[in-house]
Amino acid sequence: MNISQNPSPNFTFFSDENFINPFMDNFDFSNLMFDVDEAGNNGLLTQEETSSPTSIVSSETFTGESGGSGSAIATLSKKELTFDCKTRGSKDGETKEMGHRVAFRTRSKIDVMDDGYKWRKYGKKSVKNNTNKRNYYKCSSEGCMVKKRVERDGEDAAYVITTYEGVHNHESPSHVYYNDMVLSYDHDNWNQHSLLRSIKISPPS
DNA sequence: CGAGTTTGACCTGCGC
DNA sequence: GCGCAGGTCAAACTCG
Repeated sequence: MNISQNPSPNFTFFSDENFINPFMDNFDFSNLMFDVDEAGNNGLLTQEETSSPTSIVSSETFTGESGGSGSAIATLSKKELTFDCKTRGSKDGETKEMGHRVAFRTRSKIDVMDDGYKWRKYGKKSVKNNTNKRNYYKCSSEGCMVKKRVERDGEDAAYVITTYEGVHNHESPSHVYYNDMVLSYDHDNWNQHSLLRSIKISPPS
C-alpha cells in the first residue's frame, strides 16, 4: 500500500449546496474549493474565486425516502447518478440507509488519495469504456461500512475518480496528528487528507 | 504471523 | 429469459 505518498496532486474541489462531506460529519465544505497546481503551490479558495473547472465533485444524499439530490458528475455513469437506497446483496431483503455518495475527480499521479482513513481493498474490476481498472475499498475500521471506488478517468488518465459511499462512524485514525502536520507542512509530501484534516480541526471563527 | 492485496468466481440488477 | 456489466466474496498469495 502506498497511499501515504502523494507527491503533488493537482486537486481541485467543487461543491454544491447539497454536498455533504463523506469524511466528517461536523464539517461543511459548501463554500470551499482546493486548488493545487503542478508546482505544488496550493491555496484554499472559495468557489467564487475560480472559474477553471479542472475537477468535479458530485454528491448525493440518499435515504429510504428519497432518491437523493445533487449535481451530476460528467464522468459518472447515468446509472450511478440514479441509484436508489437499496443495498445490493441484502440477504434478508432488508433495506439499509446508505448515507451519502460523493465523487471526486482529481488530477493526480497516484491512484489513491490518502484521506486519513484506513482502507482495505476488496476488489478490482475492469469497467466498460475505461481501459483502466476500478478498485474497490472498504474502510477497515470495525463496524464502519464506508466504501470507496477509485478509477482513472477513461478519457483522461491524468484524472482519478474517487467515489465515497457512506459516512464514517468514527474519527480519522490520523486525526490526532493534524497539528504536527499543519505546522510542518511540506509541499513535497502534500496530500489531500492533510489539507482536509487541517481544515477539519480548525475551529470556526 | 497478521494484515493487506490479488484475482477469479459468483451474485445481482438492468436492458433488450 | 438471456446476456452484459458492475459489485462483492473469499482463497491464495505477498509483505513487513
